[in-house]
Amino acid sequence: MAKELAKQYNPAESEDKLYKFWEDSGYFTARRDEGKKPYTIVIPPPNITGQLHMGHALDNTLQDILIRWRRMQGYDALWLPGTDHAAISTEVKVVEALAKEGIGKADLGREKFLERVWDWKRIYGGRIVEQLKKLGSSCDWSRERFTLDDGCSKAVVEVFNRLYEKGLLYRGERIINWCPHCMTTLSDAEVEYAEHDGNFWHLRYPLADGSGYLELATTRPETMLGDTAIAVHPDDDRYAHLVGKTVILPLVGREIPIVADSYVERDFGTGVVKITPAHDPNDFEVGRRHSLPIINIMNDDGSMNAKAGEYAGLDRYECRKQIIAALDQQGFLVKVEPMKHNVGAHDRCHTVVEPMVSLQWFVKMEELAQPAIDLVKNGDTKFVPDRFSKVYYHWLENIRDWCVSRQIWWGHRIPAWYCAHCGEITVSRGTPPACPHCGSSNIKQDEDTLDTWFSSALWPFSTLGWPDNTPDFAHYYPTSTLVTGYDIIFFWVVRMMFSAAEYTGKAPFSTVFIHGIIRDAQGRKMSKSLGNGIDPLEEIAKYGADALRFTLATGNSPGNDMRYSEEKVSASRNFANKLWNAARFALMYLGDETLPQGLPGNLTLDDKWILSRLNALTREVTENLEKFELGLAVQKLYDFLWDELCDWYIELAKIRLNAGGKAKTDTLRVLCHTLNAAVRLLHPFMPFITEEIWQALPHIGDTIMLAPFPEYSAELDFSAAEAEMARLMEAIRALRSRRAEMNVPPSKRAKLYIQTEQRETFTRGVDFLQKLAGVSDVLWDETPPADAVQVVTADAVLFIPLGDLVDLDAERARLGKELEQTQKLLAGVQAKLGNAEFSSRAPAHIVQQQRDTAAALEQKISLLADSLLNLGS
RNA sequence: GGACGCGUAGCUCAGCUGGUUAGAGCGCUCGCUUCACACGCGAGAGGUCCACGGUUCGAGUCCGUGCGUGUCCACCA
Repeated sequence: MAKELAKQYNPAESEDKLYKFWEDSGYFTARRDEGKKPYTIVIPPPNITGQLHMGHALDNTLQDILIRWRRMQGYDALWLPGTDHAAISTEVKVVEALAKEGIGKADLGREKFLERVWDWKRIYGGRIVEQLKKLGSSCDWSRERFTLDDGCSKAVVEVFNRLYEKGLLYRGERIINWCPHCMTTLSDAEVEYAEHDGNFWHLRYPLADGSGYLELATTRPETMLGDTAIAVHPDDDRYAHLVGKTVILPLVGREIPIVADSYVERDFGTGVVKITPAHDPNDFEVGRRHSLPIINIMNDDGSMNAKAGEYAGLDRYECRKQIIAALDQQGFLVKVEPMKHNVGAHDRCHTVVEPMVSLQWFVKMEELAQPAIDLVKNGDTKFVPDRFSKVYYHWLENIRDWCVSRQIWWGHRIPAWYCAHCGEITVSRGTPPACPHCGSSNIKQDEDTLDTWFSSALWPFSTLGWPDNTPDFAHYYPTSTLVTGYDIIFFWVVRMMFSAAEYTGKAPFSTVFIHGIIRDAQGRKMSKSLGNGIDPLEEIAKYGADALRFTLATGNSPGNDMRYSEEKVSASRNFANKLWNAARFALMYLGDETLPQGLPGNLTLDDKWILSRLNALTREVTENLEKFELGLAVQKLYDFLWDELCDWYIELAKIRLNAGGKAKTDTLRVLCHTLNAAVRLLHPFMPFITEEIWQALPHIGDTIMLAPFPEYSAELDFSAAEAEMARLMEAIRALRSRRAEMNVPPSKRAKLYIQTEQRETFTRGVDFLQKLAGVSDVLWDETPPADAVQVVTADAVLFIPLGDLVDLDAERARLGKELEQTQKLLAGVQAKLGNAEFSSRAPAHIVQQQRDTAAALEQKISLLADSLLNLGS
């Protein structure tokens, strides 16, 4: 039965309907078919707080392209979806929501608060999943996971225990990044540095023996309250005599030592540094080397604590002001120098981070890093593009211990218990009934939770069932491709790599396919604060998911950023519409006719040509996909469908389609075959419209999703036909060009006189010339009228008598110019051929190619010269 | 301070391992109510491929230097 298709493709009508059809039919579900090769992708789990943005749209489009392609190729393709609990982000959101009700976190208490977060998750956590569906993502929703679900939690507890047992997890007092707003620790990766205008305050500290002052400079004067030493470089002659002496800390009156440490740069500032071990990572190290006391002067909210004396209770910045004023007043402030310096801020809330000494849990990284480095070095995992391996190595080679404890409630609670009686720590897989060290029942679980990335690090295997050896884990792990942006290599990729190496002994995925970020039309990062973000859902509503996906795939060169502009999406929508109309065209002629299977026995020139082109396209698209060159693949599909199929083949096919009979049926068979294959090639990129078209065309099967991806076939390589068509196309283009140049009305048809040595080809192309080049009759070997327009191609001279439209002088000028240009080209080629070095050193086929070019140019020149001669002068 | 990316038509960008007369989309110009599509058709204009040097028979493509631009890492208080 023929289907009626609307004149314009309407994505809104198709998309939800088709997605439901796919989902209800179970096409997304991986069957765990042991007879098939698995191809697995785990989704980078979006935050439950998230709304789909362009970054997600790109990331998931790329994954869907890969998974749909492999599924069609016959792989047992699994795309495992899920979401991330997003510890801090979610907690902050819920706290904010509660604040609007006038409720504080502490008012509720831990349990009640967590209930509220779960409620929140139930309402909003599924939002992003629904949005992913709008994109067409063919995820296996039956396997959907959540980083805080039972299975993932079990994996987290298991890993925590294993690390602890191996001595790779420890609790200790270290300097950490503290967010005074979120009131929790942060890992190094969560701190963003930005340059700020600040001041360099030069202070002087009096020597205790009253012999003078020592001048130093600082950007954070309030930290002086926690100073426990002054440091100079050991080889600095200016201060050598002072090492071992003491100074009196201004305002505080504490006597602190002057130490020598090579950390100090002699040339920077005055060469003297105040040492505040509790509030600066470098000072902390200096403090350790010199056994200095550590004085923490701040509360968790960034205000000053009791150690700050009279400044206690002040916010850190207010304290800074007052300290400066007091120092100035008492003569300790020497000068203020404006200075730009980098300030670290929390990447979520942008609050300036405070380095602080704190008792936290850390993962010891040194031992874990090397196996992860090796996995890439030995090729188990490769980055696409490769340059990102360098970034990866650099990070791992310089990695510091990972602070994993967080002072928030939403997350995996640390499975460690402290005994009030004996003080021992117990790390356990389940809640211990009593302290295993002393038997006391007075034990209490750690209040803290784990960094959200601790669970994400296990994602590729925890979601498949690890630590249990489930059938899914056995079959689908290790996964195949991880698709992600370069911005989270450190957060996530690195951590999955060392985790997988440690616990599964394997690389978690064989390829990390890295993409860039989507910027706005001006090249700026899309961000909430700039308000320049574009909502993918709005774009989908306007242009369709296929158009958006096509746009994102087209502009994408691996690892590079991409500018987004609505014009591009509109161009993609136009392409979808073009394809739609090509299908409509075929269906219009097909009517109720049932075509015989396969291709007709005798193929015409244009048939062979389009089939050969399709065959080449199939090979190239597959190769591009294998190399993750999705942008190239999609560009080729575009060119084939629009230029070759629509602009040429369909136009030519009209001749035979309108002739009716067997010619019509045969042509339809080729056209439908080509369209069918082309939409299958395009399906991974534009899933909806291709399904719609495939269903309407003659097809075998229930869904294009499971139809075979086309394969290259040597029998469909018709290079001779391609060469012949190229000649005819050149002639047609040249004729059209000439007519347009002379403003010949398209309705005016003209006779065509042909002089050529390729008579066979041009005989086969008579219909084409008539159809596409405004030719009425073709005359061979006849003398054209003297006033005919002449069109010269590499193979032929074509004459079109156009009567009074022809201006002989203009014709002579034009031909003369063309002759000149052709001679110039020939000169270039001949120079190359004349070079003995070239003919002896260049590969034979390149030399031959140049010879062929020269021959063709020579022929054209002689034809042009003859034409000019005929025109007289 | 270190690492990396980018610099190709007015704009946005392709151009894989060096080898046709350097391409596309948008924009621009001219023509077209051609029986799939005006979200269209046909024809055009428009480029010293950032600069200089090198390797090579041959460089947009490889190497070096410089300029411009962007990102990441480090963090001298």
